[in-house]
Amino acid sequence: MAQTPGRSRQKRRIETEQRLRDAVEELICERGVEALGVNAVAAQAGVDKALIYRYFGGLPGLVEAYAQGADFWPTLDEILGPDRELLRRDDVAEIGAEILRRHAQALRSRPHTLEILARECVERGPLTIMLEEVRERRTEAMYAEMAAAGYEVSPIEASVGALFAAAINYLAIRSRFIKLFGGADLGSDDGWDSIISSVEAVFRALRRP
Amino acid sequence: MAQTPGRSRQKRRIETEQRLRDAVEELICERGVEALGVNAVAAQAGVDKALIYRYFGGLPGLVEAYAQGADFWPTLDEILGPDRELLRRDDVAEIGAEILRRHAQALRSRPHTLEILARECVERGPLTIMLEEVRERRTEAMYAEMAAAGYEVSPIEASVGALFAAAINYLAIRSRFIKLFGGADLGSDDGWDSIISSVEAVFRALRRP
DNA sequence: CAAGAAAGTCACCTGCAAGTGACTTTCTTG
DNA sequence: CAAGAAAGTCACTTGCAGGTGACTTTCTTG
Repeated sequence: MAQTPGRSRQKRRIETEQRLRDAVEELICERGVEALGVNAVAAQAGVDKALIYRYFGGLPGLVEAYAQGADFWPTLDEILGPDRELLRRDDVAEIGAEILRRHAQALRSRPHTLEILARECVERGPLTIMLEEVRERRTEAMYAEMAAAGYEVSPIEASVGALFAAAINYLAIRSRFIKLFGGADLGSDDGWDSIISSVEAVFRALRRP
Repeated sequence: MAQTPGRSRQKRRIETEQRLRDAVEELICERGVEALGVNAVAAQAGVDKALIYRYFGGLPGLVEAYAQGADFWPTLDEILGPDRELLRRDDVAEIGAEILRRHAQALRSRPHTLEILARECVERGPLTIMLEEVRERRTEAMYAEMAAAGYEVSPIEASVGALFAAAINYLAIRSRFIKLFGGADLGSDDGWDSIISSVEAVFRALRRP
């Protein structure tokens, strides 16, 4: 039996393509980006590798197709709340810290993003470029929202915030291999809370005249 | 002609081993850790790959031998000064910032360390383990020196310092692929100075009651 | 100086991932 | 319902990296 009949031809084609795209993410999460290969993806999808060439022109094409549809980066809703409740608080230090807390949380819940973020440290390929683009768009949108809400952020605060974001990216990446960092437990929510409370202390200190 | 005569047998053997070890670092700097392979290293050293197996038992052995001798991490002299001049200043915020500035500078001047630091984000192998160990030892020694010099660092300051160190590691790694980060030019000393001045501002703010 | 050991060379085997062309099966449509 | 096109399968080639055994050359030493 060469195939399972029952659905229309077009339906099956679409399903097969979808299974291949899904296999990409599964493989990234289970075995890392470096395991991505024509053979591995095809096996994961339970499909012949020749179809990768026929449908997507090759692995790069498939990866690109996957990247288009994946949710790599936290949305604004995820960071600011669907109704932007975060932007209605008065304590600016708290807002900054809370944004970073949610950012960390969002990263930790996306193994595939973490994997590609880590990959960014080591190479520049189609996947990492895609991640960069999405991130850039979201960051811009974020600044726009904050400006629209009337918050003024000093240059120092912006710079320090960016530094903390870099630190969080790094720690999230490293948390896959190490448990402790500077006394904080990177494997638990409590550990991350303690990191964020340091961040908040800094924002508070910067606001004092 | 099978070999160049002239030196004693033992000398030649030692030279060949040295050329292989050197080739490891050259390859890391020129083409990255992932280019490390028996064929590539042998070619880089201008030597037959069979010798890697004869002399080191294989690539892992050679890499280990290389790692033992490499200077992966800044020494205390490099960070605190040969005579510990840094520890004699009075402004604690300045000391903290200066330590981080020199740390960044030291990283940026060691392409092989940067390469392996990046690799740490993605895998845990013999090289990355070696880097971890060296770093751990140096960090401990550093704390010991500061304690001996009578500096008291609050938990918040320690935690924030660690966060900034994480940020610097990340930015140093990323500087190989991106030029700009949050308005700072990661390719120039000026860019790094502006980052460090933000760090110093934070340390200062934390010292204010 | 002769013999053996060590340095270095070379050809070859293995295994795996990428890629391709021709085959079979099944759906659609005139 | 017949014919062609599309879905899916399979066997094969290629290329490259790792690894090894046997060879040649040269140094050392009794």
